Amino acid sequence: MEFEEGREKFIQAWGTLGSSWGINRTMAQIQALLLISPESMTTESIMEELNISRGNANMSLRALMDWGVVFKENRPGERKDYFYAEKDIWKVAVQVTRERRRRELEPLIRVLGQVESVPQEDGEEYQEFKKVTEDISKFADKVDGLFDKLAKADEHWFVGNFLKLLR
Amino acid sequence: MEFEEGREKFIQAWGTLGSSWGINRTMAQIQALLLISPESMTTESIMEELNISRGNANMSLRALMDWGVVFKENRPGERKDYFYAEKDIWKVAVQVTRERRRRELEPLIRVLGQVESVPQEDGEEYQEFKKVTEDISKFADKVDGLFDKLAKADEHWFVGNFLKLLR
DNA sequence: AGTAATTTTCAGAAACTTTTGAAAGTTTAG
DNA sequence: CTAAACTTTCAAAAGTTTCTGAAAATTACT
Repeated sequence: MEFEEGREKFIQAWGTLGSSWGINRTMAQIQALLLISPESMTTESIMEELNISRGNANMSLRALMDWGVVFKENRPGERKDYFYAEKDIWKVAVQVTRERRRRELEPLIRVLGQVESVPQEDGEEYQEFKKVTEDISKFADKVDGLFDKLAKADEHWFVGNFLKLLR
Repeated sequence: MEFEEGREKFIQAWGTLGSSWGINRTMAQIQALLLISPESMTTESIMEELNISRGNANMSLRALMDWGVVFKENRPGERKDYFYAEKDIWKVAVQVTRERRRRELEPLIRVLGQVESVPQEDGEEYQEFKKVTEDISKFADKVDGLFDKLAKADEHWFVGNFLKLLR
């Protein structure tokens, strides 16, 4: 496989992964492009490289910055914005996980909290509802706590000790 | 909050969570409904409860069975199929994670493997590409291995010891 | 075999998401 | 202040996913 081909395959594959992770295809492709670019890039060059419109490039870049995985750089004496990606893949994973928790897990935990106030009632229907929502509540809290700890642990600890401990 | 209201809120919230987890809204709602139902349910009653078409119900139930989180039960002397959900939330999480790995992580790992064969070249572009794809490859393999171990660990071990170890 | 109950399929409709590109807005330098 | 450089917005178009409902297929009973 040639370099150019590999490059494109990687951008493509990352784009596909992204769309199943709450980051849409263009966003993920821009991220992939910035990940493998040794220099930060302008909106123009990103548009050109990926054949996307100015509007799309702008919107996706802002969303990526919002996710905290891409940053803007200002070069003194230059008007253009330059963009670069977080390249420490552990940090990217932590950041994406953090955002997903905020966007997805938290709303569920909120609803489960509200649901606790359902007054006691007789009947199997109620019993089962109570049991399942409580189980999920406990589990969600645990996962939530785990995210916190993981975000604080550093990669070395994670990949080294954790895997050993699980053996 | 009334029982009925809580019930609906829960189904709603689970549906929303589902759509960000690769399980679409209807699928997740059906799963929620089955989770809190003390008895297994027929296609008919699911359709009625959620106001969805027969086609949708049938398709979503099959997809849920495909994910391994909902099962079919055959009652002797009855023609209808009855459906019930896996209620152990730890098992559900393991199962969903396993499927997502298969559908999402594996294709990326495959591409990264192919990309390794890109012949060496001079230039920063190549260096950066190599470095990043190798980093991601290593990370993906580790996450992949972690999934395996997690699937084998049981919930008690997980919530008890693991959280303690992370302190 | 015939019939009724039930499940599956699938083409088109509806809903939702993403992308475009042109226009409006903002910033900076002279 | 003006103009050029650059960024942002937004309405409409394109693309994608999900859902419907009726027809076809399957099953199982008499």
